[in-house]
Order: sequence, then structure tokens, then C-alpha cells
Amino acid sequence: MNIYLVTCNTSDEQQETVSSIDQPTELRTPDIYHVNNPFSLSQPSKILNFNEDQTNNLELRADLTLSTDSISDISDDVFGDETLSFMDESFPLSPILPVSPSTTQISNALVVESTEWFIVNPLTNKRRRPLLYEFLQIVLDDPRYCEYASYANKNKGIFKLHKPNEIAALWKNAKGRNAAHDMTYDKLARALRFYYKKGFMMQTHGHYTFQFGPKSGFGTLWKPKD
DNA sequence: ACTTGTTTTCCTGATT
DNA sequence: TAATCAGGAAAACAAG
Repeated sequence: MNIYLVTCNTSDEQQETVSSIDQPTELRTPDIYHVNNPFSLSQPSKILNFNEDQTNNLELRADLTLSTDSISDISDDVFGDETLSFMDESFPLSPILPVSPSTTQISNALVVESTEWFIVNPLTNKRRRPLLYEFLQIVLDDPRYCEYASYANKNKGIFKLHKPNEIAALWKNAKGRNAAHDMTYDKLARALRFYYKKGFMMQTHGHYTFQFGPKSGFGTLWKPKD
């Protein structure tokens, strides 16, 4: 039995250290298991699924059915006196839930391993990091990110970044480049502006608002979900 | 080692 | 006025 540590940003920007017991799929890249708050993992970790319930408490969704007591016991083994704030009597354990689907079709030619940001060519089985417009396509299709970005017009491919800084951080994770500096909205937006001339994006009005262009395959190779 | 495409970084000026 | 938007220039990175 393993215990894994995850640091995540809660909605009020505070850092929470979360432990869990699990056994599922291994991840090597930063990933997002808090429904409303992407967070980064700098170290290899394991899948954890979090949900934020209506009382704003973190809800652990483990792949093992465990009593609160057993979590506390293990927590003590690892953390000693360092208790975890949300692991108290109000901490609910939910039923076992399936982890996110490992792959999602994003066009008639490409599949994304959604939990790892890798895009897979089914023919060659090769994996690669997403291009920027592909990343946005993935984010916009994933309801977990609806508070970070969403379509303003699904038919036209117009979308808005509601939390540009968070999207930028997510993009850095997805791209996985060895960069000395952090990704910022300013730099992400510059990359998007390069797309105008290339046809991957079309210029549109509105704050933090962009539109997929024909070269992105919008409307032909793929369409927004629903 | 070299090439190519895609950003990333930085910046100036215009616009909101 | 600060934050964005537009692009130029050049460097950086990844992949082949």
C-alpha cells in the first residue's frame, strides 16, 4: 500500500497538502484531479481524484474503500503529529469512482491521453506533447476546466479564457518544455497571435477571447463536445 | 551536427 | 493608469 502526497491550490489560493492511499495508474506529468483547480506535481505521483463538495471541503475519492480511521492511521505513520486539516470527522469518503478515461478522441486522426497531456497517433502509437491550439481544444472539452476557459460560441469556435494565468500554468505543464521562466498569459497570448497569420486562430474581439481558425481543424476534423 | 517548426522571451507602441 | 493587444526580432527547444 502506498501513500502519495499532492500539493494543490485550492480556490482561495491556499496550499493544501493532501495524502491518499491508492494503487492506480502512475503519472509522470503534472495533472489535475481537483475539479476546479489544476495543480502541479513536480514529482512522479499517482492518480488521485478530488472533488470539491458544496461545503467547500475537499472530498477524497480513493480507489480503495477505506474508513476514515484507516486513513488517519496511515496518515499518522507518515506525518506523525502533522495532521491534515481536512482529515477530520467531516471528511467524507465517497464511493469508488472510475478514474478519468485514459484516452479521448479529439479528431478523426488523433487521440489524447487526457490524464497526461499526450497526444497519440493511433497508427504509429507515438506520443507527443500537444501544440498550443490542441491544448486549448483539450481544455475546452474537459468540464473540469470550465471555470478556466469555455466557449463563448461553440459553432464559431470562439472561446474565452476566464483565468488566463491558470491556463498559462496549465499550458506550461502540458508542454513540458525545459524552460527557465514561468509561462505567463502574455507569452501564451503572443503564441496565439502567431496563429493569426498561420490560420490556426482568427482574430476576434473581447477580453481574453480567441477563435479557432480553419487550420486548427475546427468544424472539419473536430468539433466541441456537446 | 544541422534543419525546421513551434513556441518562448522580450520589447515597443497602440488600445482599452 | 495598468492591463491588454499587436507584432517584430531573436533565442530556445524538440524532434527528426
